[in-house]
Order: sequence, then C-alpha cells, then structure tokens
Amino acid sequence: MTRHGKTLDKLKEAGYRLTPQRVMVLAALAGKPGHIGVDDIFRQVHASYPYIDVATVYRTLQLLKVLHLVTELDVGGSARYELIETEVHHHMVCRNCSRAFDFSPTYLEEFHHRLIQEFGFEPDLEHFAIGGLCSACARERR
Amino acid sequence: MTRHGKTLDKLKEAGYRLTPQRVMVLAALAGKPGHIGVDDIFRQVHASYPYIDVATVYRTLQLLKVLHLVTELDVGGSARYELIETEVHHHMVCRNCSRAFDFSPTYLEEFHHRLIQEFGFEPDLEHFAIGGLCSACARERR
DNA sequence: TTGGAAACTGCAATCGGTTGCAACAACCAT
DNA sequence: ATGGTTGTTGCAACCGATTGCAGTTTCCAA
Repeated sequence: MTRHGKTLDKLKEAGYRLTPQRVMVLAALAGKPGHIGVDDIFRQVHASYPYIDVATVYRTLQLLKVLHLVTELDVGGSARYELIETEVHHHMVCRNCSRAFDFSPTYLEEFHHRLIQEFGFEPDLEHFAIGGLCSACARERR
Repeated sequence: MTRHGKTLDKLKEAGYRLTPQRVMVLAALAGKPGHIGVDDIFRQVHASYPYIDVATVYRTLQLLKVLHLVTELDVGGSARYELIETEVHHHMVCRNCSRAFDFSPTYLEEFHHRLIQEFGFEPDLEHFAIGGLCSACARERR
C-alpha cells in the first residue's frame, strides 16, 4: 500500500470516482514530504500526463479539502497542501524562508475557550496557520 | 478636520503626494463605519470621478497598509479595509453573515508567548483575524 | 510664480484561480 | 461483458488583483 492508498480508498468510499487524474494528484502529494503548492503538483502530473489541466488540479484539491483528506495552508498569498495522515496540528509559516513548522492544538485552547465563553463566537481552527519569523531567520537577521 | 484629516497629514509627512485620487479613497474609507471592500470604495469614488481606475484604488490601499494607516481584514476570500483611529484590536469574522467583531490583543497573549518561548517563533499578530460562526448565526442555525 | 524632477495615474496586458459547458469515462446493474 | 447513468475532464471564457509603461501631475526650489 502506497503512502496515499488509504486516501484513495476514502475517496471511493465517499462515492467519488477514482480517475487517473485524481490518482496522479494524490501521488504527487504523497511523493514529497510536507506542504506542496499547486504549481508543483501541476508540473509533476503534467510531466507524465500532458493533457492535465490546472482546473482539474484545483478541483481535486478542493474536493480533498472538503473531505478532510488534505489540509490547506494559506499563509502569505499562495496556498500549499498536505496529505492528512498524522494527528491534527497547526502551522507556523516563516515569512522569510517560507518553511512551515507544526504546533499542537493545545496552544490555541485557551484562546478558543475565551472566544466561546465571552462572545459566543466559535472560531474555525481546523486549518489554522500563523505567519511570522522563525528562530533561524530571526537569529540571522541580527 | 474630517475623520480622515490626520491620515492625510501622515501621508504627506511620510513624503507621499496628496493626489485627488488618494483623498477620495480616504474619504470613502472615512465615510462608512467599520470595514469596507475594494469594490465598495471603487464604486463610491467612481461615482464622483469616473476616470478612477481599480489599480489606483488597490495601490492606494497597499500604500496605506504599509504605512499602518489602514488595517486589512483578510478572512474568507475578499479583503476589507478600515482606517486606523482606535486602539489596536483583532477581528472575528462570521463565515455566515460576514459581520466583524473586535477583540483585544490580550486574548492572544498566552498563545503569543508560548510560540516565542517554546519555538522561538515570532508570530505576526498585527493584522490577526479569525473566521468562525458568530453567536447570532449559531443560535439561528439551531 | 514658475520650471523641472520624480512620483503617480490610467491603460492594457497579465497572472492565478474559478466556472459553464459539451464531450468523455468510471462504475454499477444487468 | 456490456450498456447507461452521471460524475468528471479539458477547454475557453471569465473574474479579481497586480504590474509595466508612457503620459501626466504634484510639489519643491529657485
């Protein structure tokens, strides 16, 4: 079973078709560790199947996102995607080097509960990501 | 002195030119309370000066943002803008009704400090905004 | 008050992302 | 195995936002 085999199963279980295009997009996602951009996915699939259209890549990613099979990472303009395999986590994205680091949802618990208790506002934290400056870049800058 | 008079002064002090287009964009921002979208600003300016181009509106807002004279509110696709006059605050934006509510930076202090202490990551919180479901919409939904 | 340098604008081209549509293909029932 | 339903794709048009460029305007210095 490949790294994205389970994701293919879940797609099918949810009643969607297993098209070659979708399989290739998922293979691209599974092929590189961490987050990967649309252009990167497109180039990779296009190399082996030149008829692929960007629209299909976007539609596939949209679908995978709705089914909670990928996470979308939005910080700083262009979105990047990651197969969901591990436990839920959030991301810190460096505005300088663009690297992403994970952190646990527990870091947002207090914030989450205070918004609910004091405003009755239920924040969407599932795909939460925060931009900033990572320690390496901060050190370098000094 | 109009509501945006001080902002005009700051623009000039920073060495930028006071063009009629910029004055009109600022007037539009000052004319409505709360956050306002680019299309709204454009329509308003266009009504009194039909030669205005969207590009100019975008460029003006970009400039005002860099100079910290407006805040940009990004949640949910299209950006909205607000003149900075009041103290610093963050926003909750309802994914259902699109209304925005303010909350104090103190709500993020614990989160902020933990990222610094445990990862050395300095998050950008200046324009922080979080999407979610407001209490009115949550009630209505039940 | 006026001349000139540099900033700014409008225009048009462009770019990333989305959508309508007709042709096509996956998949289930037979 | 095969046919029909219907989800999916590629294409092209489109949309909001950004950028290069040439002409225009602001604003300071003289």
